[in-house]
Amino acid sequence: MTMQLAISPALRELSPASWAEVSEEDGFGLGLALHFDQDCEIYGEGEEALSFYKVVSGVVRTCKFLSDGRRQIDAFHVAGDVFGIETGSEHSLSAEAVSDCKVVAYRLPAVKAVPPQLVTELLRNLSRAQSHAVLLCRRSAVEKVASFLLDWSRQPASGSTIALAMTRQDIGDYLGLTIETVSRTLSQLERDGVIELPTVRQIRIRDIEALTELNG
Amino acid sequence: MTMQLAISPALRELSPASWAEVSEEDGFGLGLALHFDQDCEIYGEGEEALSFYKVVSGVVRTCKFLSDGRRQIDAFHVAGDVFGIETGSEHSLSAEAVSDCKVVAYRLPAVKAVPPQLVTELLRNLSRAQSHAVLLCRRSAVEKVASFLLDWSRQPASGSTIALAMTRQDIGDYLGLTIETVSRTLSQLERDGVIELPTVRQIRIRDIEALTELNG
DNA sequence: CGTATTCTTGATAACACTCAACTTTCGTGG
DNA sequence: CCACGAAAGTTGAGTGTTATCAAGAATACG
Repeated sequence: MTMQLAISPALRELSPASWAEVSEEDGFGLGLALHFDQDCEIYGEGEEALSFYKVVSGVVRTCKFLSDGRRQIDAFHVAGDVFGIETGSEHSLSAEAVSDCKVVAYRLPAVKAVPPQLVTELLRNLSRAQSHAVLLCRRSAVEKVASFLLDWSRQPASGSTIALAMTRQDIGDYLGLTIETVSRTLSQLERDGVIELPTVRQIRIRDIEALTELNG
Repeated sequence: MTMQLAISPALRELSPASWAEVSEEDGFGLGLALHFDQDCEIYGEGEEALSFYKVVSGVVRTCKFLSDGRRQIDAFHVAGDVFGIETGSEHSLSAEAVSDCKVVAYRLPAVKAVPPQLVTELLRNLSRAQSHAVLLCRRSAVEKVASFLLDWSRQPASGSTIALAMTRQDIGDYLGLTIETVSRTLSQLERDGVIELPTVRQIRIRDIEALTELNG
């Protein structure tokens, strides 16, 4: 079996990713299993879009960098999520590994031959982007943080304790807040008995109703 | 030729929309030409999604209503834009006529049979939603308004004068600002000589570079 | 164990929201 | 066509939330 897949620029150059062929079949054809270390770039904004990706394990962020250095995180992707499906021939976002993670890369099909499963994923991403826009319009920081926590609490295997893969900076860039405001808001929620912060990267939800209330 | 198309709830009931069959062929199959008066609902959030739509003339807004009464405008759609393609069986947004407008309704295809052209439109909407999220993350009001104006100045047939179809409230709900802030920001831009406001609904761009600068 | 990074907390200031009054525009009917 | 009332838009004053700047605490890592 020859290597038919397009290799992303990140892989062509000296890269922290290791790879191995796989013949996984979930409707997307042959996939290439990849591993990325924490904070590695999977692809960059403006790069030629040859592949799209599915997360196997870990967390991936897709984001944009503004001219003044600010970073806007578009979405966090977890196991099962598809990312990197783009409009034109270029990636309109960058993708980076929030934690060490495994992803599978698939050759981007011609628009004419988009499999139904991929259309479903496309619709899911559209829906998520719209929800994110609603989230960003929420004026208060507490509303944003509450919404973020509820989103992550729905993650399977989290129970009432959320294991955050990302930093406060990541959360801030996702919610359109500064790290200070994120930190302050979390502290305030803890003081109010809504959450507990056993460690920096663990959040235990104590009063999900209060959180839901804040979410609206 | 029998009427095969699903009729939206808005049409089944007493509605301000008039309709006529058409056999337009742009890859979406048979379409139903509709007219909506200003401020009429085309479909509501939560309604069964039977059709998707393409704008022929006028402007359509897709939006969500939050529990506290706030309204979040997801996007403005102009001639050629497709809207109403949804994830599940329900519309996740409402669609309303910003101005009197003509749209064509198409039967929503099964996910298995999404035509290539529709996939393209889907990707375009995804890209727009992501750009909108970036816009909302911009902290300052001037940046948001500048970005909004530049978007609309790209509309064909606008020249340097933008004919706004929407109210200040619409703009505010799109940018995540109050009407007062939108109004004040526009006034300030006029004082700075960046734009001119011949009438309330007309904006003439005098210094597009300054605007681009503000946009980043 | 020491250093670098990340996170928290505090003080201050800026920006946008709120409330309120006023002006302009629009639509309707006399 | 004008007059009126309603709706939309503008402007002002005051307040509140969040960003900014700065310092200190906790955590991670070699």
